[in-house]
Amino acid sequence: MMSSLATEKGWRKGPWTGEEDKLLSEYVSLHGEGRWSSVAELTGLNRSGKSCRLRWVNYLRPGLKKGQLTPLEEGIIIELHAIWGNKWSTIAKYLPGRTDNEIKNYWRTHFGKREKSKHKIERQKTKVLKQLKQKRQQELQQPQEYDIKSIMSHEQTKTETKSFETQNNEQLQMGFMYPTLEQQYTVPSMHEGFSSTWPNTLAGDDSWFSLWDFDEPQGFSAYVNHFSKCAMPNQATFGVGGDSMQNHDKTICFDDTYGYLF
DNA sequence: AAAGCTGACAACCGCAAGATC
DNA sequence: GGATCTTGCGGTTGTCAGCTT
Repeated sequence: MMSSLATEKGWRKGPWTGEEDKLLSEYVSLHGEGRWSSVAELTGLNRSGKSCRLRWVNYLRPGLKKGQLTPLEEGIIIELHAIWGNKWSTIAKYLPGRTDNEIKNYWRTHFGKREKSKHKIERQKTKVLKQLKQKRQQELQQPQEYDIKSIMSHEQTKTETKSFETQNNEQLQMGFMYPTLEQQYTVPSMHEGFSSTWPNTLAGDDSWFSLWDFDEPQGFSAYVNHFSKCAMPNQATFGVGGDSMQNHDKTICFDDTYGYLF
């Protein structure tokens, strides 16, 4: 097994060097992700496959965001943790560029310490969510941040959204329905578990953001894009499911009462 | 200035599930 | 069908920089 092998081989441990990173990156660019156990053999790296995988996933993989989590991301983590608990990898799927390890570390640092009282933790969560709400209010007071094209696009889609809301009011009360018939997946936990606080502030640097994943039993994907240019801070265009993104643009509204209305 | 504390982050470990032989 | 291997996940620990006393 791996552990006994590791002992036999005497794998190197501890911080990775630049040279090791380079070797690993070269391996992945040549062979792709996976087959981690053969990395040592093919590159000369004295690291276990497990260690290589971890280094790649958490540090070297392209597209990873570095630096502090944004208030938006913090809000998402709080909301998703309320639903899934310590399912870090699941939560990470909804935070593009962030790893489960990063999220786990964040949670542990801010909320996970046993010595922290429940009251303190709740206060901290409230603080994060409050910051999000304040940000939204600031954005509402600065409509000039949003370009006219987007406002027009918003007006165009407003009617569509409204009619959908009326037609599907019953379903919306139960959960979140996908706009097309064949894809009307209900996400029961979303309505109940998500406060609508965090998406209201999605006007940051993110050009897109995946909300829910269709492949997941818990929900579906709504690839929300153009956040920085959406007509109102609480609304954005979105496409659905992978490559069909461009073909299914709709407007998603983040509503204080119902959550997300399509 | 030095010691202690804390937060952030990287990395390791054990375990479990799935894949392969 | 069972043994072995590989991969992924969550928990935990180690390290270091910045802050406080």
